[in-house]
Amino acid sequence: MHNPIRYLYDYLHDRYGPQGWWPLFHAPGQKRQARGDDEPRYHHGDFSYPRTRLQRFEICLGAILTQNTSWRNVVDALRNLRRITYLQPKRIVDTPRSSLITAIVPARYYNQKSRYVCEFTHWFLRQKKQPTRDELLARIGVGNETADSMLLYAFTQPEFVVDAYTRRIAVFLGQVRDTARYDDIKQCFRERLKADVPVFQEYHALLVEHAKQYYVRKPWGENDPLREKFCRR
DNA sequence: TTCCAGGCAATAC
DNA sequence: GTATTGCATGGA
Repeated sequence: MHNPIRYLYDYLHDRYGPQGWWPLFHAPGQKRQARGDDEPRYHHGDFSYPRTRLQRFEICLGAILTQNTSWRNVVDALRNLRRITYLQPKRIVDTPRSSLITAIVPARYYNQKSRYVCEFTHWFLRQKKQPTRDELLARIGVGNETADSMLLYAFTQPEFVVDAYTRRIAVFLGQVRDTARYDDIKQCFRERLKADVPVFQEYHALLVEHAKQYYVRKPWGENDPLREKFCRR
């Protein structure tokens, strides 16, 4: 196998198809459902999103809320926030903290995350240009993965996102040592791929999908069909 | 009942 | 510098 990282991408894309991350409530051209119980929408194969500042902001919110939390729960929290703020930054900063907390309860760590959301939103309102990675990392509640998710999906910068699933897969398939750090794993993928925003966006989403199939329960990767294709350890 | 989710900051060593 | 701990919901 000439380039295992490229091979892995092609395999996942063939198997699962375009993932269309990041899902958005604020998707133009789609009517809001009257009942208000709709889901954020994926945009499979359409890499023209996000198109507006409001959509970028919504992605950033989701990136904070989904830290160590299932997306299913995050959707509930985003829906609550939409009900009281329309997911608009100006409304969020004018909303009492107690109301934000109540809305964020389904997304776990609601005391911490309400603070993160609040402080991030104040910063977002002041920030007029494209943020740098260091500027994002300087926000309370924004670490490596969250910063890269924001850059890749909200600000369409070619930053590869490494999450716990990426680590499990990369380690199991022998691409990095189990002692590898965030930047080591990121570098492993980046140096074997051309810097390409759509590919990076799809790759991360595909790894999450694949991990949900084979890397949730221990022993991680046991039944992964890719096991035979990769020389491990 | 137990395990797990699209981490981060604070603290301990 | 690395390792551990607190955070704290809802679904499988």
